[in-house]
This record gives sequence, structure tokens and C-alpha cells, in this order.
Amino acid sequence: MKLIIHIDLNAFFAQVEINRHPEYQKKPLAVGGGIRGVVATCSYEARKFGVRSGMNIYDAIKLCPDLILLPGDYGEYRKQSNRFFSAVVKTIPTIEMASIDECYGDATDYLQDVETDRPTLHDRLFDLQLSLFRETGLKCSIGLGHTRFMAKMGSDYKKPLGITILLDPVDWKTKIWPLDIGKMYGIGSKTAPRLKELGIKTIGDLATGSIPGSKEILGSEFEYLVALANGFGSDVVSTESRVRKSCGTDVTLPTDTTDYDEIRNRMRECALEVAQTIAKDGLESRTICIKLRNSDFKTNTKRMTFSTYSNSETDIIYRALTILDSFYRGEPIRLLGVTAEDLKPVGDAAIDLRIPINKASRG
DNA sequence: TCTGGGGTCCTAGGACCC
DNA sequence: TCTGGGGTCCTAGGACCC
Repeated sequence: MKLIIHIDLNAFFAQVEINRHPEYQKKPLAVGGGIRGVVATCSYEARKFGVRSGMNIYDAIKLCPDLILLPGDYGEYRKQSNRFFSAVVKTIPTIEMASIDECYGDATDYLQDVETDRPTLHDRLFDLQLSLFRETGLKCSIGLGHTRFMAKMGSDYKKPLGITILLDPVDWKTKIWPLDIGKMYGIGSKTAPRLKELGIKTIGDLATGSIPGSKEILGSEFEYLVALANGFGSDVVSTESRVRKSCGTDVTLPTDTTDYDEIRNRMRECALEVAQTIAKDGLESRTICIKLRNSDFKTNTKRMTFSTYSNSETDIIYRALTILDSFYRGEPIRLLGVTAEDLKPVGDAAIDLRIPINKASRG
């Protein structure tokens, strides 16, 4: 069986900021904000006050009045991430980035000789963690399992600087099964409460696979999730960089507005940014989706598929505004955005399956 | 001053074709 | 006149993750 590792940088954005500004060491710090923003990441000192990612800034400051709030420097985070994971690759060549601050790796070659010797296995992972810190100044948590899921649950189990090995049933039965069902990767804030109502309070409860009603809630995911909790699942680590399927940008306005000129202008800015981004990446798009969120926080989307692919600024802006004009009904708008979908590399033949060849050739 | 911004994947239903 | 099933494309929205 393969040995899959998951490496997760702890409070990554906050770590980078503290490394750049040593005076913030041991201080409650959060990255995020903006006029109506939320916390993207916060330091462990901030977490002691109850501050969490996703929390709005207003609540975060209520909990922690001395919170240091930084706007975030995503270019720098990208650079530091590349530096860190390049260091990982020197030891574990097969890695798959899962996001800016985490990766999966196939560590079979690196660890196989010590797999059955638990103390030595642990030592080797500790050495890896330490050498990554010495080389990059960044702290990570490490999870190890036979599947991606167990590796991921492992790196999440103890932070910061955790090392959690979930190779044997006894490992996950004692560490993972007692966890709240909401901690399971793939079960979010909507599904967890519904499962709890049925009596599925922990991952172990789901693992039995026998609680009536759970199949109805989880639908086609049911068998898959039960299998994951029992140590089955994918162990494939793909080094291929993933092709982007969509590219979008949205913006929360400083205050809700019904001013159509402002809404149009903001939409134009978003469309321009999207056009420039996909053009820079050598992509073009055929479907444009616009998003409007009103003051009740209800989000509506409307998309249109066009007959040609384009990444030209004029086209993308025109398309987005055309949809907006046919869609906007005068409600106060809190957030708006544009997403380009149906992306393909410029120059690749566009195969239009909607026109059967026999008909098209009939002319 | 309550609730960002970047994504992915899935589902369900309608239109349309054979 | 009534009525079917398979398949694709498209759309809107939900859920989830970082």
C-alpha cells in the first residue's frame, strides 16, 4: 500500500507576516479585512481570543480589541509557498498542490523502509518537518495515511507542528472516529447539522454506515464517505498541474447601492480584470456568468453561452454588461462579480458539438 | 461596520434531437 | 393523436474548501 503524506502550512499568511515583521511575534494578528471584510487567517495568539477564519472583522475586533489587522500580500504568499513546496519536492518528488498552503505527496519511497517501525517513522517525519522549517522558516503539520483522506485528516488533527500517523485501523478509530462529524473533510456547515439530527454526531457514527436516513441526506456521496471513514479511498497523487475551469472576480461594494451607473462601472472593472487574467494565461472563454448579491445576502447568478470564444476586453465587458442589462431589476446590490467559464487555450480548435457534422456539411 | 474572494463539483430541470 | 427513452447542452443554485 502507498504511503500518502499531507503537508499543511500552519496559519500560513500569519506566519509569513510574522517572519517579515518580527515585532508581531506572539501578538494576536489577522490577515484580511477591508471595509466589510472577514478574517482570512489569524495567528494562534488571536485564536486564543476566539478569532477564526471567515469571521467578520467587526466580530473579531469585539473579541480581541488589540488585534493587529493586515491587508494581505498575496504576491508574497505565493512566493513563500513556492519556496516551501520546492523544498518539499527535494525530499518527496511526487507532490500535488491542493491549495496555496497544502499539498499531498506520495511518500512511499521515502518512508517504506521504516513503515512498520512506528518510532522511527515518526522520527523521520519530525526530521522532515524540522529541516523544512530550517530551510524556509515556515512551520507545517504533517499527516500520513494510506489514502489522501487519512493524510488530510492527519495534518488537520494537530496544529501547529503536528505529526499524525493514521496507517492502521486502530489509529483512525482512536483519533478520527471520535471527532465531530463537521470535522470530516467533505462535510460542511449545511450537512453536519442534518446528520447530527439523525444521531450521527461523530465520524465514527458515520463510519458504521448503518444509521437510518443518512443515505437520504448524503445521496450518492454516502457510500464514498463511509468508505473514507473506514480507511478506503483514493491514494493517487497527481503531479499534473490542473487546468483552470473558470476565472472570476467579484467585489463587495463599500455600501449597498441601486445606482445603476455605479453597478455598471463596477461590473465593467470586474470584466476587464477577468479578460486580462485569462488573456495573460493564454485562455479564452465562451460563457460569461455574472453574480449579484443583494442586501439580504441572497445571491443570484445569470450566465450566457456565446457562439465564439474570446478573451478580448471589449468582448468580455460587452457580454457581462449585456447580461447585467437583461437581469438587473433595481434591487440594492451588495456584491457583484463576473466569471469566465468554458475556458480553453487560445488556438485550440473549438469543437462545437451542437452542430452535428452531417447537418453542417449539408450547408 | 455582521457575513471576502478565489475556486471546484454536483444536481435538477428544461430544450432539443433522434 | 398520443407518448417513450436516451443523450447532450445549457442554466441556476447549492455545498464545500482554503
